[in-house]
Order: sequence, then C-alpha cells, then structure tokens
Amino acid sequence: MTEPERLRADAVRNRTAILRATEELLTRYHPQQISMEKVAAAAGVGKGTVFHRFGSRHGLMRALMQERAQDLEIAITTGPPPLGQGAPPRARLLAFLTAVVEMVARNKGLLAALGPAAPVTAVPEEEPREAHPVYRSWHGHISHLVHQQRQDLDADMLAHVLLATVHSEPILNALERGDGNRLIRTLHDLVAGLMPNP
Amino acid sequence: MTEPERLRADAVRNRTAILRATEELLTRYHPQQISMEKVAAAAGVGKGTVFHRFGSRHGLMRALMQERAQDLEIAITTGPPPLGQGAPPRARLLAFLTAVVEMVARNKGLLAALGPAAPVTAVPEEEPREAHPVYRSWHGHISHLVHQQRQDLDADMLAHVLLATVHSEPILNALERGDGNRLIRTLHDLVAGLMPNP
DNA sequence: GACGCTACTGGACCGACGGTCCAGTTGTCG
DNA sequence: CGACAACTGGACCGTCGGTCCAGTAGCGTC
Repeated sequence: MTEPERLRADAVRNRTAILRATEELLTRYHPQQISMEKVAAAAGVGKGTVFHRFGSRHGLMRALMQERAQDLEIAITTGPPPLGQGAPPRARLLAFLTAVVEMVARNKGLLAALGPAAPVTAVPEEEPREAHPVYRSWHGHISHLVHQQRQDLDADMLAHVLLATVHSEPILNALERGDGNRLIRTLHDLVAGLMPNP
Repeated sequence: MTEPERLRADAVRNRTAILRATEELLTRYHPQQISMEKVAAAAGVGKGTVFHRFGSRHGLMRALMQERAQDLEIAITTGPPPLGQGAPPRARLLAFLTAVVEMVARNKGLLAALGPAAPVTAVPEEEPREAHPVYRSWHGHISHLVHQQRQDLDADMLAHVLLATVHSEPILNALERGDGNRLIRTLHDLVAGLMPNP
C-alpha cells in the first residue's frame, strides 16, 4: 500500500502491541468506552507512544481498519471471481456486499469506533474532509460495478446508500445479534431489483 | 404526545430559549463543536438549567428532533394522501421517504448531533438501548408500508437499511451540498425495484 | 566493542467537556 | 401575603484527547 517506513525494532513491537490491544478491547467494550489511556495501558506502553505512532484516536482506528480491509482489497483486485475480475457486475456486487457485511460483522465495534467516517477537526471552517481510504475504496468499487450495468442510475449516490447500511447503529446492533444473513439477503433483494439477471 | 408536564413560567421561557439557541448554533457550527456551555451561554442561562431541563446532551438533541418531527408525524397519521392514509403503499412510501429527506436536509446538523441513535451509557453492561422515539416511529411506518405490499420481504431490516441512509456522514455532506434530489431519486429507484407499480 | 546520533518512549501536564451539586431565588397556590 | 416547591446558575469534579520534553535505547559507523 504505502511506503514500508522503516521503523525501529522497538517501535514495530509497540505498534503491533497497540493494535492487538485495541482490537482486544474492541471485542469487550463499546468503542466510546475505550479511552486512549486504556489502550496504552493494555498494550503496556505510555500514552505518548500511542499518539506518537498514530497521531490521534482516529488515526489508530483507521490503521486498524486498513489492516482488516487489506484481505478484501486484495480479493477484489487480484483474486478469483466472483469477488475478483471475471464475473458479471451483478454477481461481483452481490459477492462484494456479502464480503463487506461479513467483514463488518466480524469486527463489530470497529466501524462504530471510526465514528462519522470524517473527523471534525479543530479548525472550524475546514472543508468536510473526505472519508478514510477504506470507505473511498469500497465506494469506488461499488459505484464502478453499478455503472457497468446501469449507466442510467446515479451510481455514486447509490453506492453511498448501500454503504450507509454498514454505518448505522441499529444495523450494527442487528449484526451483533447474529442477523448478518438477514442484512445480506435484504441487500441482495435491493440489488436484484436494480440489476436484472442477464 | 406525552403529558403536558406543567412547567413554571420561567421554566417554559428558558426551555424555548435553550431550544432556539441550540438550533441557531446548529445552523452555524458542526454539532461536535457545540458544547453544552456554549448552548447555555447562547440561551442566556446557566449550564445547570440546561441539564435540569434536558438531562443530558442527548436529551436536548432528542427534544429538538421530536419538535422538528412533529409535523411529519401528524401528516402521516391524520393528513391527506399520499403521505396520509388512502394512497397505495408504494406511493405512501415514496412520499414518506421524500418528506424525510427534505426534513433532514432542512435540519442538516441535527441527526449528526444525535449521534449513533443510541447513547452509550456509563453502565458498561447495559443492553443496547433502543433508538429514540423518532427513529422508532419512522422505522415502524416504513416497515408497515413495505409489509403491506411485499410480505415476502424482510420489511424490518429493509426499513433499517433505508433509514441508515439518513445517518450516514457522506450522505449528510451530500445533502449539505444540495444533492437532496439525487438522494431522493436514488431511494425512489430502490423502492421502485422492489415494489412494482400496481 | 565503543560511540554518538536520533528516533522512540512514557508519564506529567493542559484545556475542554459532560455532568453534578447546592445555596440562593422566584413563581405559584392556598 | 406567606410558605413551599420548583427552578436557577455557576463553582466544582472526573475524564478524556492531545501535547511536551527529559530520559532511553536501537542502529549505523569506525
């Protein structure tokens, strides 16, 4: 993805310790109950180290998110169909949505921890900063697939709508209750209504 | 809606002063930049008064939301078609989604200020508290209409998916840019795919 | 193996915030 | 008009995200 950014041995060790501690905390507590001090303590480092490495709470969550999303990214770019190239757009979209929901379900609190997908900065009059790379990637993929089959639709907005699903608290709760299949089926119904089987 | 809850004259005055001050702030700043102290100062009261009346930040936002949603509530229960009773489910659903999007667009920051639609309480092991009344009402209405025409669909989940739209930060940004019509059209396309014209 | 440069470390510290508390005030009702 | 309860508001508290910087320890060099 990005530059390897040669880090010192202890820095690498602490980096992964922080990431592992964070995901461990995420499985046990609601995101908003996880303070940066708790993360630091759980990782066995000082708070300064966490901020030195990740810059901010949001940066930490984003790094974790990117780590989790990497496999999916590879699958859609270089993997076999239907996720990868080769299958018709409709099949690829269905497979992708399924994969996203399963990924989110496995990492329940993570998306919620990322917050509104666009941090509010201290500077009052800043432009609405764009979403994190993972969101951009997912959105681009979906809108691309939709556009391939239905140029008459607003693929851009439709992709936002489909992804909104995965940011909604009630739906995240449903996922936590194991209702992932219901969500997948509903998304499939929606897509089926728009992209008729060839 | 609920009991009138007779308040003292000064309490009523301060209550509306706080609500008006809050919406005025919401039009000018991002929700997360609005602290309760700022609200109190803008309303010309003490912070204690705000908390005495609304209990918490979330309570204040919820009260404001309910105030805004009242007109829509009335329109769907006792108003004329297609919002009110009398029109076929598909038409009522399209009209309702349009009304919701327009309402949200008019009150940009408000939904964002409400946060994840389910506050995280201090008590760690509490059940995921249910969403605020407005969300419940909207969800019930949508799922009811869907169910009328398509008993084979998961109306409950579908309603969550459609409403998720309105909680998504990227989509709220789009609304702020005046793209409300794009969103409405996209939602209409989705519904049209699922509920064929009679 | 010793050395010095530099990146890394970690905990004290800061300002802001949500929320609590309570002494003083002010409507309301008999 | 008097008394009581409800309301008021600002001082105060604990916590949090983030900063700072003196101390430390890897890493390349000789």
